[in-house]
Amino acid sequence: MSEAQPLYAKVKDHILENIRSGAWEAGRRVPSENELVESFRISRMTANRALRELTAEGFLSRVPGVGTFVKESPALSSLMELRNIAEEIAQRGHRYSSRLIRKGLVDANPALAEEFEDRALKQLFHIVIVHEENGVPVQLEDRHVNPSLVPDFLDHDFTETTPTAVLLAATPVDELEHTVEATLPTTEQQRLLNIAALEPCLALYRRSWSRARVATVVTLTYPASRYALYSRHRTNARGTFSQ
Amino acid sequence: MSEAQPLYAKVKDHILENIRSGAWEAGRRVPSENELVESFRISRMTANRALRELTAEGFLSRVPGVGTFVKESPALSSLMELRNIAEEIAQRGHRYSSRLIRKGLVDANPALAEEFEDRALKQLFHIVIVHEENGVPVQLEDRHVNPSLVPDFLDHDFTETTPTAVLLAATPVDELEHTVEATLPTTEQQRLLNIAALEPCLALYRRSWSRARVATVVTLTYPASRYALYSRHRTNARGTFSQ
DNA sequence: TGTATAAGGTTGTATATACAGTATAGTCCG
DNA sequence: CGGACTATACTGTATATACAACCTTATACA
Repeated sequence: MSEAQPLYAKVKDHILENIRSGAWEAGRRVPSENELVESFRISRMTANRALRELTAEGFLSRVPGVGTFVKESPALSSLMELRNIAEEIAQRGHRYSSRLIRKGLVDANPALAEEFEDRALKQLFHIVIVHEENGVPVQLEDRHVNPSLVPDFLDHDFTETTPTAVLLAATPVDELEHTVEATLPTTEQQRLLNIAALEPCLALYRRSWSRARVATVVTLTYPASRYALYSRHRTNARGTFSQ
Repeated sequence: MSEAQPLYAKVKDHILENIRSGAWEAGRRVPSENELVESFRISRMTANRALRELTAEGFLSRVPGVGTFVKESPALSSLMELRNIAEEIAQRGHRYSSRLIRKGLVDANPALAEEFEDRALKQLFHIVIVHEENGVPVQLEDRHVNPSLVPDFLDHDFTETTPTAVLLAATPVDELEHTVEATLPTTEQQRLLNIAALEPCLALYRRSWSRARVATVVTLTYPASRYALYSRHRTNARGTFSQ
């Protein structure tokens, strides 16, 4: 468990742990740089880096001359939350089922290592699942999982619990990246989803981070005639222009 | 112009300047820390901070033992935020232009009145615009606007300021609804976007509310080969992403 | 020719030190 | 009592130094 980890990362983890567990509520003062120097036996620059990065990541706010504080958690834009498709379908009163197409360990190639931001990555879990609503395929899931973060991933039987549910239970999700594209299905996708060659599809590509490492990379393919992505949420009234 | 600015910020600005202007293309090598030390007459730690932060912000990628490089930035539109496509394109260092296809007042029909949640609605502003990146159409905007909320909407010349900019300046956005679908283009869309009949498109349908009333309804159509929808964000520190 | 080794450049981390700027609490003095 | 001053704590920035790990290239050797 005690992997070789930089000191500043250990400090960050310690603080994040307290924020996530709820021990430190929003607005609460966190240890000052000098207090961290004493308790962790590190130099002030190292403590400074930990607090500065957590501030840039939105977890803390700092006031010169006063201290560092836990920030109010920003309203999560709900557009593309992680939703469990099984629950989603059940919520509509329909019947959920799935077909497991592939499940195993694959060797990493340079492209995959790049996606996972880990050049040393050697092997990955890989699963392919077709999700069905009332027996009709509505989503093709092609997922790679980082074994170092979820070592027991393949132990699960994915016919009952979805991979999303397994992953959410195993690791916290710190960051999400989504890309949505329109595509025409490959012949394999046509076969698995049982659609025509000219049926456009939505391809939702998602990477999720946990503890600063990429936990899973997934491509979800939806036949346009059977699924659309939807969201509705309140905003904070200021349109985001600049970057 | 020579504001009091930290040294590391000056270095960051200098690098960003080169990236934004296009002088340094994606993949190009960026000066190493030691080279920055010499050219800026700073310490290596200061150069390190500038490069490290730009990497965290997604502009650079670093490889130990090799060097630092400008990261690829694909043509992506942020999905969940209201962003001005003109600025988005300018940010990528490309040239923005637009063609105004339609602009005027239209009578409301029952379907439109339903969308705007206002049975008494009689007339609406309607515009159609093609947005271009380096002269290539990348987005077809078909928008209706509620006159009671933005009465002077049609007074603007939309070749310079985009409708999004006008609307954001005129009214606060309290709530957003998004639906994303994959479609094949209609013949008119093929003509306006200059794409083939078999090129799939993303159709982003968006309603936005202001002061409990629907302010605008817009359908944005993107050719799949030229644009994808993108978002990346941190999740709530407490992990309340479940649905 | 092929392989092992060495050298040099690059990033990653950590420390000690220094000075500046800001906010707060307390003290002194008019 | 009130204002000015001071001490203190905290963050922000900058430097010099050190060592480790990694990668590429050149060199020496079998």
